[in-house]
Amino acid sequence: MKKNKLLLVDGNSIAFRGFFALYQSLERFKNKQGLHTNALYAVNTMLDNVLKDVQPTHALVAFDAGKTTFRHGFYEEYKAGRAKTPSEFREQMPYLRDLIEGLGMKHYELDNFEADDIIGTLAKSVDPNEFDVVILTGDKDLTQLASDNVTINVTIKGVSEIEAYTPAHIMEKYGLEPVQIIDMKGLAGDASDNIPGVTKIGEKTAIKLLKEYQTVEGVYEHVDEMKKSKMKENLINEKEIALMSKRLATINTNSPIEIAVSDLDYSGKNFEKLIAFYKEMDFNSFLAKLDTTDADVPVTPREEITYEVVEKIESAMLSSDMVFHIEMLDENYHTSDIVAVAWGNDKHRYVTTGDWALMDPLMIAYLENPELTKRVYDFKRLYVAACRYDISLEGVAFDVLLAAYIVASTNNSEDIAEVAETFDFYELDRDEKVYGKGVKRGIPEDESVFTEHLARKIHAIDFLYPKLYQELEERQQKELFYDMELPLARILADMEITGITVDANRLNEMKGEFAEILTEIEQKIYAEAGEEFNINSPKQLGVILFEKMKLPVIKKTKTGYSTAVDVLEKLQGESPIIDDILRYRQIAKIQSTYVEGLLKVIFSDQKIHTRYVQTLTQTGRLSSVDPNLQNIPIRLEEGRKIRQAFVPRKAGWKLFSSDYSQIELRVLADISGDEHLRQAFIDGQDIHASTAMRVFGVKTAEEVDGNLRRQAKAVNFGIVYGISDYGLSQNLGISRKEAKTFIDTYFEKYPGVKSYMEDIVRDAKDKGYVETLYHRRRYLPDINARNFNLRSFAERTAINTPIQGSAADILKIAMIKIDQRLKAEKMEATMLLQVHDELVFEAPEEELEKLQQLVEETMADAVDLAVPLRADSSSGATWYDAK
DNA sequence: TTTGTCACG
DNA sequence: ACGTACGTGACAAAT
Repeated sequence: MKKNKLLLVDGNSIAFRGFFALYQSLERFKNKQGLHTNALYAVNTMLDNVLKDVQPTHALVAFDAGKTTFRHGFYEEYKAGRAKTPSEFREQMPYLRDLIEGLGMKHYELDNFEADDIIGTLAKSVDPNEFDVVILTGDKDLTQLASDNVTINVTIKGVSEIEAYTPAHIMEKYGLEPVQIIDMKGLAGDASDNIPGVTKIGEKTAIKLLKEYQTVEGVYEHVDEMKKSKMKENLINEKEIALMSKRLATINTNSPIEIAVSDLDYSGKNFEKLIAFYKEMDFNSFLAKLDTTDADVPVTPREEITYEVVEKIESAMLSSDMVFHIEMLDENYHTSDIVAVAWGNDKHRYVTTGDWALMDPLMIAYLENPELTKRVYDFKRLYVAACRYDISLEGVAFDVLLAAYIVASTNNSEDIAEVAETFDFYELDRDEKVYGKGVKRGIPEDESVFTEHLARKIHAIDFLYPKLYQELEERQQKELFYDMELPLARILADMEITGITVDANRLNEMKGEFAEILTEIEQKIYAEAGEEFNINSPKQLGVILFEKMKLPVIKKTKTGYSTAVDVLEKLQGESPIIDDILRYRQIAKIQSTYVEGLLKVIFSDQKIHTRYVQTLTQTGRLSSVDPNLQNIPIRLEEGRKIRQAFVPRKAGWKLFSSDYSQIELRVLADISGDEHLRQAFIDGQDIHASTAMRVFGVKTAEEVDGNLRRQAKAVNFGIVYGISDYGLSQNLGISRKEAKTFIDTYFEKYPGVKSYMEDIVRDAKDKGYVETLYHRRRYLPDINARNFNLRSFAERTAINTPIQGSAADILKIAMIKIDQRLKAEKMEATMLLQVHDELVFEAPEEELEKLQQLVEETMADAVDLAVPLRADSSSGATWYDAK
């Protein structure tokens, strides 16, 4: 028989969590009456996810009733000292019940008891053979209930991430049994509930004690045997406090509740109620997404849309200032079939199915006419598609996707409907809903569904344009859009279309060589292990190394033993198998990802056509997919050989590569204004050696040996990343204390850098975002988080993003200028690849000298900083030789 | 689909 | 005491 599933939710705690998760956007979440709705919104998301996930047969949301509970009876200060709940939160609480009822769940509260006690009592009341219990809560108090049939899901960050506490997980995380969580709180206390605990004992110490003595009582039975220490004294003095703290933390699993599990049947949402609630709260996105297929309720009415399915194009249909769109169902626009072409404005919309429109002379003339402006969604995609029909798409004046990326509206998806929803436009379905996904993806059987969807896309793009334009204007990002991203899109499209020629024979040669090496190492590893196993499986490898061979466990992952490089390197002396595994891993990676991977994506023109994703990264960098040509090996010689397969497209041509020297540190010198860093670049010094001299107090450059320079280099990297002593210590394999000394000295010697970091973090906390030199923004919602990790991460991001992002901006500007100059000079040389600080070209040998001068000069002069920019270049018969 | 690992700047 | 370097994408195995 299938087991029942009981879902129990701590209503107060998840509402509170939700409120703070969306606190940053508090003012964005308001309904028409001015009621704040962020907590309701968050709770809806959380409950919706958990309902979908758990598929409960029974469900209840429990609430705390009133201010006092039985716990106050023996400890008045329980939960005292809490900040007053914000009024923006309190005003939402009454509506929470409506939401819960709409979702079809029961709710319950009980005087004198907390939600925890209700949940605990119900969880213990069911027969473990009949029920699996899932608890959803915002704090860890309930984890003490974990058992074979009870799992506690604790929300960790945002609204979608949860951590599941099972007995096994608790054992792994704390080394304790679930019931010992209570003892841990008895000793360590819990600041959020004002449970005192024993002075100077925190979680770590408590766990240590409990591992030895199991319970608080056990600790006191043996307290006399302990060595004399401050801790022992505290334990003895505060025995009463410890015992009371334990009592406070203990969930009452025998509360006098008046309901039973049999009252909690869950049979899906109450659509009528839920729709009314969503409407009242203006939750249009939830309304639009509501899957009412299995419910007999009215769907939200859609506005009618007028359009014409066209069989023959007439010139009256094509005019300036229209929206234009080409529909392709596959992500990869180099190969995807074109299934429709549509265009129009707010008065007329035209849809054609198939690709015939792209062969129509009137249409071609329209598309190629730069005077007739078009607005589009994803210019690069359309440009490449049009190019496949030998059409040069001109006159594109606006790209909604690019604009949405720039205004950082968090949503810059491939799907127009998703972007539209962030601007409260719900008149368009998601592609996935219309076309399906995976193997079932295709044009809908009902042709009118298909054509209407396209007409609605035209409508959506038309609707989004003025909104985005206004946003760009308000944020002073029009230059970033019109002078950087939009012109760049076309250059990237040209690079993608051109492609880079790959010597498949060379790759096949390597494939044979690597295959032989792999078989050899494989046999050696099997011999050393004493059995055959899958070396590629971290799980199987972990068993061999740490169980069979009993090697010391350095690090664990959430699922088992870590076998990552840094772990294996620490084990190198222990057994010869380690070296073989490292080498096997290295070769296997090259073989599968680069040799076999690249062979798979060579087109019939002998070229690889990657796609640059222009609207993905949080910093403004590009990314490259299908395949990724921005991570071709270079650091180790064996992998580097892959680059021998990248060749020019014609005999007598060469590959040419030019890369910025230390662009991120130069950007840092500019924006921090640190005089020492700036002077070092102005003087043309070796920057890592220069850092070494200052930080390690070395007088002359001659005294900087390789090791000092290496350490200085790591410090410089760390600075750019938003340094931490731990990170630097890991990187250099030194102690945390030593790392801290390095950092302190660095800040002493480069005070301008130090104040930049302080200023930018303060600025971010103030404004909620940081900017690059060219006004690219990144929002940092966690910058004021109470959670240390979230906040620290946001602080490092605040430091790093202006540096990494400005460097990305600069290379984009350089690309645009180089493109212009290559055209002006009518050169044959062609830009092929961009790798963050490097550009790769192919060119006839005779052009190389001129190309070098042109590229280096343009890169150096791309922008004007307080320090000089420098580009170094080289050329050769293959990418490998252009080093 | 998620996780662990590893390639790049 | 917390638990980390910043930004990506692809592969194989496990789920």
